[in-house]
Amino acid sequence: MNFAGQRQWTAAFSTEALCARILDRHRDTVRVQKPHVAVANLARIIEATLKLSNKQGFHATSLRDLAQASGLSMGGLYSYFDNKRTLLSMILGEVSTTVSEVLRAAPEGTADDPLGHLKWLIETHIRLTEAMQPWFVFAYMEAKSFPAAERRMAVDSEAATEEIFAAILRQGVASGKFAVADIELTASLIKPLLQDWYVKRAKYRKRSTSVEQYIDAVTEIVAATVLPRG
Amino acid sequence: MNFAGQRQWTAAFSTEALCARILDRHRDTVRVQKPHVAVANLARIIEATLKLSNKQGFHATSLRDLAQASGLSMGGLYSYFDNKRTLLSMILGEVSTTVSEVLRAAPEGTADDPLGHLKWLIETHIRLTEAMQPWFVFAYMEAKSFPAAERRMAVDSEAATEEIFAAILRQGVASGKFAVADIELTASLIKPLLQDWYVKRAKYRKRSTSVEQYIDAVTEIVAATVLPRG
DNA sequence: AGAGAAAACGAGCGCTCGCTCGATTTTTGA
DNA sequence: TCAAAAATCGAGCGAGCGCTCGTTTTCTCT
Repeated sequence: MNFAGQRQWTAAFSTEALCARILDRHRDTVRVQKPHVAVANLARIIEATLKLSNKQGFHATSLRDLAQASGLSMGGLYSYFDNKRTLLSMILGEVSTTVSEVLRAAPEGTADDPLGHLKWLIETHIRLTEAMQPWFVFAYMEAKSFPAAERRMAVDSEAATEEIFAAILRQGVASGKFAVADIELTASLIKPLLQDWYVKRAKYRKRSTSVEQYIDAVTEIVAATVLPRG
Repeated sequence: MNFAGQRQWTAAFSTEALCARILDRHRDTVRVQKPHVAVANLARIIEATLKLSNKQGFHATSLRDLAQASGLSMGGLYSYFDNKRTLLSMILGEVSTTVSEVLRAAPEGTADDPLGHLKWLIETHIRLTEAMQPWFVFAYMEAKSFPAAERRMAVDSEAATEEIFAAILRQGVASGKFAVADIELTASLIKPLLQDWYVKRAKYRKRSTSVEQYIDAVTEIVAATVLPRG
């Protein structure tokens, strides 16, 4: 992933691109045949869902609201999902598969450079959540009210991310480059630092904090924590 | 605040004690006259509200659920609030006044000891959220769907807490005891470290992480971040 | 051009929601 | 002791929910 060439990112994580992947995964429940029609309408539906749900919550967003905001009719919506809960897992599923795909694609040469790998992970995670901000806000905010299956999916996804961090910390400690007392607990505490960027996004926007500033600040905190003092 | 004598804390932040303060602040909307009856029933109502809302969300919790869980009737509930939204602001109001009261009561001698003050703040904040865990989970989770007035209240409360941290960082930097590049951003990032304890409480319980371990880990991260490297 | 398929439509169904209010029970005080 | 006051009750209201399905519109292909 090259952060200088941001055009690739915005294209790869556009609503259209993400909805094309959702369509692939839900071909059986989407009753509209022609892919370009299906993707276009799915994009409108999901854009409306994210917009409304992030304001008032998914549960409080009615299908009538959704129909109006997406420009489809009540019945039209039901050509794209069989019930409201399915719409929810479409979005959640896309978030969790994307995050695990992206975070596992570390560049070469990080194998014996734990600090470099750690910095790459922090930057990539924050840039990804920036590119897919409404999606991450949605997944984070609605996670508590997910039905059991989707809830487990969210918890597992979070645990997987945490384990990626824990593995790097373990490797750094083993090679003597890091000094960390409680690896699991430290790995746990990195996550909320990354999440704050999209969870409290309004605050940072108001203060005009840039992504770069935010990445630097988190990187500095993590580095100060894991590097041996002296 | 003495953490060794935890009996004082559990008494001061019991549901009954908190509901007595809520009653004071909402005497005009509670139609039941006798205080001991009003406090007892308010406690049952709010305990039920916290329990059900933290499982399924406040919006998804119906007043019929609430009536059954609290042992009152539908009509009975409405002797204690005039509408569902009022019930919400009762809880939110109690959380935000309590947190600001407690955090401002730093022990003497912290004026010229920024690191000591910082550590006290971290420990006190985490202990408070531990004592009032369901209340904080509720306030955090439901904040997004608050009506405008309550939402502003929540944002202001968060900003106030952050400013307390920022002030200490500023003082520490001024006296040369701390080295912090971006004071406001660093103060912002301390908050999510404290919040993770109650937001992801299930995770830490599963790993049997103790409050003390958690306090130590956060304290260590913050200290490593603000102290000059040397 | 026009028939058959695909897509979109939206009024209406059963249901549950927040909330009310007259009836009923419990408490109070002379 | 017993009537007035306080507290509680729960069936019932209109509104809005998720979802369906007979109908209409739009597209496709010869």
